[in-house]
Amino acid sequence: MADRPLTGSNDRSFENTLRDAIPRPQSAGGSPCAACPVRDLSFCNALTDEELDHLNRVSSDVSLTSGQSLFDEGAPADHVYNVTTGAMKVYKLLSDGRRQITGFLFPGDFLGLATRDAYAYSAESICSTTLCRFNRQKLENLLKDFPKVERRLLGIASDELALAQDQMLILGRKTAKEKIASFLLMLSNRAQKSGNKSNPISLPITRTDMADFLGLTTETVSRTITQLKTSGMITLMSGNEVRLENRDALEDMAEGE
Amino acid sequence: MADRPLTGSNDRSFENTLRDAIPRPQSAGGSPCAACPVRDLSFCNALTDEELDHLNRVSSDVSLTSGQSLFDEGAPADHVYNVTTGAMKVYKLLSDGRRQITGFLFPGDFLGLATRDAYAYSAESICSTTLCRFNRQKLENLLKDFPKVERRLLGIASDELALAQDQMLILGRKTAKEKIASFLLMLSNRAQKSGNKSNPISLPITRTDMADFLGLTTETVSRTITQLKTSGMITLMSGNEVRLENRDALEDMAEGE
DNA sequence: CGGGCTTTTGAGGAATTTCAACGTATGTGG
DNA sequence: CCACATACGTTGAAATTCCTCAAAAGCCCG
Repeated sequence: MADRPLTGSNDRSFENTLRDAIPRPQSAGGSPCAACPVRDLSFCNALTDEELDHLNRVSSDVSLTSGQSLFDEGAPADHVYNVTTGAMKVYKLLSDGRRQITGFLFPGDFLGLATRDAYAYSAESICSTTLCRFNRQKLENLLKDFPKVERRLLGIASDELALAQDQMLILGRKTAKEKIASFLLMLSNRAQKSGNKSNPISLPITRTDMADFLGLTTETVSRTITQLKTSGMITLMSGNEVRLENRDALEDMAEGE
Repeated sequence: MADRPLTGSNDRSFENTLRDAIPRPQSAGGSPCAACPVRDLSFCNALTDEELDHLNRVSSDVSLTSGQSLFDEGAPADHVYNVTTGAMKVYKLLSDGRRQITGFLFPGDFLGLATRDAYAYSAESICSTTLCRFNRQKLENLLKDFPKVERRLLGIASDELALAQDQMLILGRKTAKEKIASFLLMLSNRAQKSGNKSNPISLPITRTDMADFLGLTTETVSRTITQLKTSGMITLMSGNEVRLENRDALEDMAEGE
């Protein structure tokens, strides 16, 4: 914990300067959005190819190396983002450095929804990541013409809300073992939903980040994973992959049965 | 804990039969919605008096006594609601009866947002409560004509999401004392936002419900409140009221400072 | 006034954290 | 190519917070 900045959670005002932001070609024969790899996963899929071009005009690309900050809690919320490749974590800090990761974001996930003019959390990449960046103001103007995007965003927000409620159940009422089991299953389900293989799951997340997501310490996470491994529920493989050996049993464990 | 139903959390299918549902007079000279006490707090305030009449046509009133269930997790999500008076709790259950309350709802709060066709949580009144009930399907049809309501709902969902993230920080990373302090402040802020007095706050919530909201046991809640009382931070008054004696100190405590 | 419910208080125990040390991987520079 | 630095992961032992079990006290309402 001592290796984390002891910065207060609300007094910072950082948004990545985004020197890497790459403006998009303007309708140079077919919007780049039309060929976006995560188009079907993200809110953009509410639009037709033609309409998509309007979106393209207010967006640019951002590249982050692993561990780079995108913005900090409290900074003016000038942009929203869509993850295209890689993965992000979003988190909140207490003044003494305690951290709660409130979510991990994968390709297609939306980032930066906020009603206030400041971000309610910080966002940082957990591996090499690219995002699609929208100017909030311009996007909002666009939304007025495309209510179906707004509807899609409402659906996304509702889904996120449901996830958040699941997470509250995990944080408030589950044991360490149940938390880890729930987490592995969540990753597996999520991989499946975005069209990746759901069983040997890739785990590009450090023990520390898992701990901060599940309300545990790294030591407890490590011990618990060892336990799961020893009892034959999972197998740790090379390349940060985890094989779920008995999905049903893991599901029972996650629900405390 | 033994006094709670040991019902699984996903296999129930209850929505209050609502014999008490009172259909609204149909534009009998001025929509009842126009005179709604929580109109300014709820999503309805996106509409003009005239437009409000459309909303009135798809809504009815529901009355609940204290402790009555409105719907259970897993039931078909046929309605959404607005709290008009009283208060509700929403929660999720584990199969062994462990419970996580994910939120308390007060007048003006919106209830039932879901993308799936089943409720993701159960809802129950914590005191005598009335709600405004909308048929989901009819409301959604209406939304197509009133995108500004959809925008308002998106704003509401975003606010709820921010609250949920605060709650995750509380559940995952705060101590018992910090949790209680955060909770009291949250109630106070909320009361203020809906135009009630923010200092001697009314606490219509049992120790058990507080515990299930904060990821603690009733005993720990009781002990911690006693501690706060003894140290002069709060005073327990008659009628379930709590006076915050030193708001600043309480805020510091809530943030772990 | 008595019964049922919620709240408080106490004592002991358990899960998890803390502190500390060691092991493992990865990359850098000599 | 190897030594070294650095980050991450594992393991152990002690400490602590919070939970569990138990009982008494307070409160509300018929």
